[in-house]
Amino acid sequence: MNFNNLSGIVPLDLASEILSLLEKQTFSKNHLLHKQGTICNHIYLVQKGIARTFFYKEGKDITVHIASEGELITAIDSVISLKKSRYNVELLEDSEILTISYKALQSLMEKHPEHEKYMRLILEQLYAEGADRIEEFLFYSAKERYDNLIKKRPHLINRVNLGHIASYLGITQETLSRIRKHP
Amino acid sequence: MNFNNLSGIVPLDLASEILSLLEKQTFSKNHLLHKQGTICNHIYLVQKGIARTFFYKEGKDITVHIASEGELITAIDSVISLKKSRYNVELLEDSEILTISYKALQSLMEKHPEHEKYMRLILEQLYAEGADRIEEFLFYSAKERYDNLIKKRPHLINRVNLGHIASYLGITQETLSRIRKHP
DNA sequence: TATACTTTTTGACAATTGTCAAAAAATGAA
DNA sequence: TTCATTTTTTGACAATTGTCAAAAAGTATA
Repeated sequence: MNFNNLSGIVPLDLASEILSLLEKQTFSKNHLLHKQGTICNHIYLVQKGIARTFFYKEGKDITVHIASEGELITAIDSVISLKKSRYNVELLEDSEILTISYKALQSLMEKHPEHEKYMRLILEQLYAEGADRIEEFLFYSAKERYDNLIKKRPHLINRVNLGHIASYLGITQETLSRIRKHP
Repeated sequence: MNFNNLSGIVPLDLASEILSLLEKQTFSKNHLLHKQGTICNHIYLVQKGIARTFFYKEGKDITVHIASEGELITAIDSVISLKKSRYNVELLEDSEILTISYKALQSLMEKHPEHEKYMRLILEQLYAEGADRIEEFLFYSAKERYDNLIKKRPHLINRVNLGHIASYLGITQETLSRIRKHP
């Protein structure tokens, strides 16, 4: 789901209200937008650059989510539940990030319930995207998942380390390297 | 997410309005609530019994979602997008199902925007559940996924065919049978 | 109970993916 | 450019999971 053009989703007058809550910041590569073990209060919109959510399993670093221009990223295991997060959110390039406090978004919806509808529409899309990703694991082999990723998000291939892409697809870097060799 | 007790989520006065939209029906085992190739207009709440969403990949039947008492099920690839669905929704037992038209739900929200908030809260939960399921594939082996399922939803084990559980976990029935033998 | 049908298990083997170590290639900074 | 560092590839081998066919176990119904 691409949020670069909110006007496709949210009416203009409401969009400007949301935009007033956004804080634009520039960070350099490797900066952590969010650190594991803390509660995550924010949602990040990548305006320029690229970010990933990852965490450690048995010492290994596993990428859960990747967001590039126009996409959202946050520690999803914390921002709704308000539990401490197991995730880190890291920038893979120097990036421009719009930050929104989830609390501020909730207050906005309290005050102006007409925003609720657009939050729902966004969540519907995100939910459907999640369902698609689950399907990938159910129906496709490692090679097919990689091919599908290239088709859907070709810009990631040259901007994200192979190891991150591999763990995002649920395989090892070595396997992905071999998959790539035999097209 | 369990919807048997809506009162935990939705205030009572609104819950009753939603309940008035629900149509209760009894179906027997193997009935298809939804057939692939058609647009899905409904969301189903399983009150008694058990249902699964599945579809065919290369002749093989793959289970995408399983819902038992208090859980929702629908053809998620269709009900939001209004595209023709690839999914079937099938009952695995004689069941009591509450059916709600998604259009009716949308009209209700148009008329009474105070419902939007609860739809959003529900979607937030569903989204977080989807994220959990994706994690399962990223971090856990077949055996671990099965152990996690037993822990989270033990009641499914004796009510759903091994083959359905296996494809839901992304493995073959033979592999699951062997996993079960070596605890 | 006997029979037909469905579901689960097992065996033999193949294919896929993982692990560990090291080499090669690419990248970045001095 | 050179050197150090990071990333990607490769090799040898192991572990996991899949495939196909058949047997065994379980279930439903006459």
